[in-house]
Amino acid sequence: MLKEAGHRLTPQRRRIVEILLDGGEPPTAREIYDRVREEYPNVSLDTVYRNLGLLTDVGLVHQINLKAGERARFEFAGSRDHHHHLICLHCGRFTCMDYCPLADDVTRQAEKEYGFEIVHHAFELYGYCAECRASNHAASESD
Amino acid sequence: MLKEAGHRLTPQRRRIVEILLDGGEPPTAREIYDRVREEYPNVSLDTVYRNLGLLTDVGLVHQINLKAGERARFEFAGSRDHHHHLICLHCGRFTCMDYCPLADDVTRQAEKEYGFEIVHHAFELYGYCAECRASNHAASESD
DNA sequence: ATTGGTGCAAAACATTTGCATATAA
DNA sequence: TTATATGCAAATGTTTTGCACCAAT
Repeated sequence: MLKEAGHRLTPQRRRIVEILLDGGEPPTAREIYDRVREEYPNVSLDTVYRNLGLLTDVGLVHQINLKAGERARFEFAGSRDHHHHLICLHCGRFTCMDYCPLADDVTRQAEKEYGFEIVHHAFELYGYCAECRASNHAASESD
Repeated sequence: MLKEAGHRLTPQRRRIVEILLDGGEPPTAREIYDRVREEYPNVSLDTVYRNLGLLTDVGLVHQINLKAGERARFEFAGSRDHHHHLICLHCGRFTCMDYCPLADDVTRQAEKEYGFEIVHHAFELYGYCAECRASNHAASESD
């Protein structure tokens, strides 16, 4: 698929894709960099960024943007239907969630009421996951 | 209200609040800085950041985070009920939107299905505003 | 052999922090 | 007076870019 778009499959690039396919929480560029470096000690961080950009452009990867200042996270796009995330404020873990709030009537209303044509959207829920709540890290805690 | 929390009302701080009360699109820290500088040429950017942080902590201001790498925007919180934004991909303008997708049943489902306690959420719609569509900057355009 | 990719270094940016001074209360 | 704010400067951290070399096709 990359080749069709005129791109090459370098070892570093392959490794980045593998890491993204790994599941788990969507990693940051730096986390990916650290893991790639285990196998290719000479990779540079900018290579990781360039590849993430490329993969995102091609549509293989989704970039997840949380608070400004925090780093972007990257998720493999091919393997899963459209979804959103629950993000734990204590442990930072991501949970995928199938619910999508963008129902047809919302789209229609945005169109009718604001003349706005929706292209895409962002939706994340922040709170405390089951594990952290069990360990007493609930919202009511001072932590 | 600031004073109650043990804070002072300096001219710079007052000006920042005035700018935020101005309405219009939520400005970035730099935009606020530029406007404050018209009146107080010696303000420093970090003073703006510190005040925005303070105002956010006190709850007077909301920080809006779009894509990572893009700068944060700040909106006065006091004057308006909970709401979200439509963001134009062409002109970048923000439109406030009263619709909130976080219905009780979503909250309940997150709790029941994922054991997740929701604290807050992010929701933004991206697309093309009425004006830009009228000027032929719709989603179908190459632009 | 081409042309895209890599690594290095350095640049851009946004945001934060340390510190001495100034000022609102 | 005195604790809080400010301004300056410098640090941090993420992401981007220029460039010469390298390697996948």
